[in-house]
Amino acid sequence: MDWIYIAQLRKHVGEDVEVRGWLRRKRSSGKIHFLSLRDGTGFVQGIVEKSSVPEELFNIAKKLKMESSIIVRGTVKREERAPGGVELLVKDIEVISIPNKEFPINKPDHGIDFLMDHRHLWLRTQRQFHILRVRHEIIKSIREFYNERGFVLVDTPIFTGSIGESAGNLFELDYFDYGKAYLAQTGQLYLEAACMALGKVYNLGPTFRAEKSKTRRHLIEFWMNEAEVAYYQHEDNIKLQEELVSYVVRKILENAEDHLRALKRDTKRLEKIVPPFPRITYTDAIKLLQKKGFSTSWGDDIGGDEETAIAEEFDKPVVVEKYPRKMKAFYMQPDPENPDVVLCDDMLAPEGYGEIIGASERIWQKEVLVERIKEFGLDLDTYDWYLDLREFGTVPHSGFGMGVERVVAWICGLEHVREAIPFARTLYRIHP
RNA sequence: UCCAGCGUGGCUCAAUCGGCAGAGCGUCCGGCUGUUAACCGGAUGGUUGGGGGUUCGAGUCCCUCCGCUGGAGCCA
Repeated sequence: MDWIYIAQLRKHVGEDVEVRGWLRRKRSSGKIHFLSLRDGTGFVQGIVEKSSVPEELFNIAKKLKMESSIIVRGTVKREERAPGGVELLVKDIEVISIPNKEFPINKPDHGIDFLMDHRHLWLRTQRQFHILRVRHEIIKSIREFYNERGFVLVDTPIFTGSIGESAGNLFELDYFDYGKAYLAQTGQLYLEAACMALGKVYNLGPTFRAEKSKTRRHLIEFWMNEAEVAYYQHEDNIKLQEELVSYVVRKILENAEDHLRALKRDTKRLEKIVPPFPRITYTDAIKLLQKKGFSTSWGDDIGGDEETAIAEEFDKPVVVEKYPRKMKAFYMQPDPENPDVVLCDDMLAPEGYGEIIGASERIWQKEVLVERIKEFGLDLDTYDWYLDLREFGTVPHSGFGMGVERVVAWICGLEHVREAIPFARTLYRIHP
């Protein structure tokens, strides 16, 4: 008898198969047991009828508890009433293990503190299964997007020196007797180096921010995809971002629509995500906010509520570009038409999911960069290799970073990014 | 770090003005041949987050500590 994964059962109607998995729930009548089974690929119901199986098998089924690990053998039967279209008429159950304790997650309305404490078991529930499958598809499609376009994967280091956007938010650790090392909060500077060697490059990996942020959009450890392209300027950069985001959404609709439906995501809203995306300058965004009753003025940050207010004007992600120079990082290229703003953009996801991309054209002239480093009060010496990139064969280049969990949260319609990653590191929570 | 809220059986919550600590779910036992958060009957289950105080009497009021949640700042 062949071992078949539940996701493939529809191709085996009428056959006797073996399913290796777990019992996620059991409902019983006096003479029939309904075994809700999962095996990591999907869910199926096993039927054990007293009148058609040996008494011993019926009694084994009776003793099974939630999250018993079992190998079930039986006949695949088409069944219109079943959610997946098929059921398993059980002929044999091989018990691997029956827990002694009751499974703690046994109803739909546990509190978030309890669930996070039991994340290692929470992962087994249907909702988390669907979310993590979508996350997998999203990451897969991000890689596909770049690979199809001739980008080269460049893995940037996680241990770094102190350079980056802002040294205050870095996790610090001892690097033997060498001094301090820091966990990367971006791989951008390394990608800038790599794009001068390989043209079009990207990375995808974990980043760390030592910010005491406690909101639905923040994790301490989160995954970021960054891209950097030599000779790309502001417009090329925005176009690449639009293509990436719409590609990912399209691929998820193609490959993971079942999961989105199971998560009760309104996929109609995702079907609208095709380029071009609406654009607004920072300056116009401030005017829009003022018209909507915010007291924000030019030079102020655009906070969470303001982001949501801007995003709700559009049914696609909106590109907010050309922020004031003083608000943004030192390496961003000033706009030749208005040196008070820089050639950067943030992409805000619809439905209040906030910033999913931060991007800019980078300063490529050495003198300008040196000037900006000084202006920001940064230590020129720590930027020695970064300045080298402007010494040897410097060219205009641009790039961006996309927060994977925020994209997952948006596409899945989650209320909080902590469900968008297998084991979330949030403020003060590192176990399990 | 700051602001706000919450902490009561395994879980989610209730408890009137300060006056006998309760319900639903889970679990266990019994019943039921089509259940999808099954249903019906019964049983089990408590140092009300810790410490201190006020009071004849505190889950409830006060102080303090701890934990959690959301938000601000900052960011993807």
